[in-house]
Amino acid sequence: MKITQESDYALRVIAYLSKAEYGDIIEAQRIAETQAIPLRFLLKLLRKLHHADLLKSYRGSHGGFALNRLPGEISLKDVIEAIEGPIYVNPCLGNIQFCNLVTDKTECQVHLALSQIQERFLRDLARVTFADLIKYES
Amino acid sequence: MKITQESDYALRVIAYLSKAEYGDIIEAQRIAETQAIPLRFLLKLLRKLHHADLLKSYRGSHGGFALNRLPGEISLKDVIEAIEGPIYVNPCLGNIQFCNLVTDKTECQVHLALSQIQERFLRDLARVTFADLIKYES
DNA sequence: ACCAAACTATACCTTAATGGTGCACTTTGT
DNA sequence: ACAAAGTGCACCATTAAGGTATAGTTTGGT
Repeated sequence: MKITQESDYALRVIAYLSKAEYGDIIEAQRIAETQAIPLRFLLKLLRKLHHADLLKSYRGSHGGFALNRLPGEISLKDVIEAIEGPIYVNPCLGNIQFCNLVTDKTECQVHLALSQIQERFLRDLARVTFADLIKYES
Repeated sequence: MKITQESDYALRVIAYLSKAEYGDIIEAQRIAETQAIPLRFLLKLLRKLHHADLLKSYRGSHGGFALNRLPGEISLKDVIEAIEGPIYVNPCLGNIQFCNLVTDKTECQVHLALSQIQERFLRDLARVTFADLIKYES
């Protein structure tokens, strides 16, 4: 019941980029060094964020990455889901086929209780943006 | 970002026992069959619930398991934590040593934001008991 | 006293997910 | 043309999760 280390990295990457001037292009090398993330692993992670349209990527020399939206337009949920895919507290919440209930799967009480809690959790994650996150920093 | 299948099994086991008469002793075999859980795996899981004082266990012939508290006194959180240990959305919330932040770990904004969301999530999980869960069942 | 039916404990195995690397390739500025 | 960036895919190593095996203990019934 926790986010992966890769997601944690990703959150810090976006936080880091959020502190730069909007539009600034920063190369992976520099992110890797300041955030202490293995470069190759970081590149893969950055690609996921790019595919999720959270980042712009620039190839060739003087290439790098920049935010594709303002920090206030990117939530914790956006980043975690870009890395891990949709968040489901219980597998059966994604696909009822995974429900372990033997009998009538449409009336699974475990399923129902967890789904309500999950909804609130996702709303909370979606409500916090990187503008919120960085506004207390020096 | 999801609970394990073992936790899911455990929730269904407690839900199942909650529907029995309070004090009834039910053998693992029967739980395994009705809930479609491999017996050996179930026994291990039941022991965890026993060690967490959620269940009473009876050995010898006519042995089995029974709830050690009323359904209303057992929450989703109790069960999940009995199986998985304390829930931390981000590893660094359990032990700051795991914080990936390079510089001042006491001022990690990712950490702070997630910890507030986690608190609410845990409160939600702790608020739902198995009395709530089973009251809509036939 | 003995046996069978239950749980206990620990160790082990198998598979999948996670974290991380390597290599060949493409793009772009100078 | 070439070096400095990112791309894409394949691969490897470690860990965690799900599940199984084996030997032992407790208890009720004969």
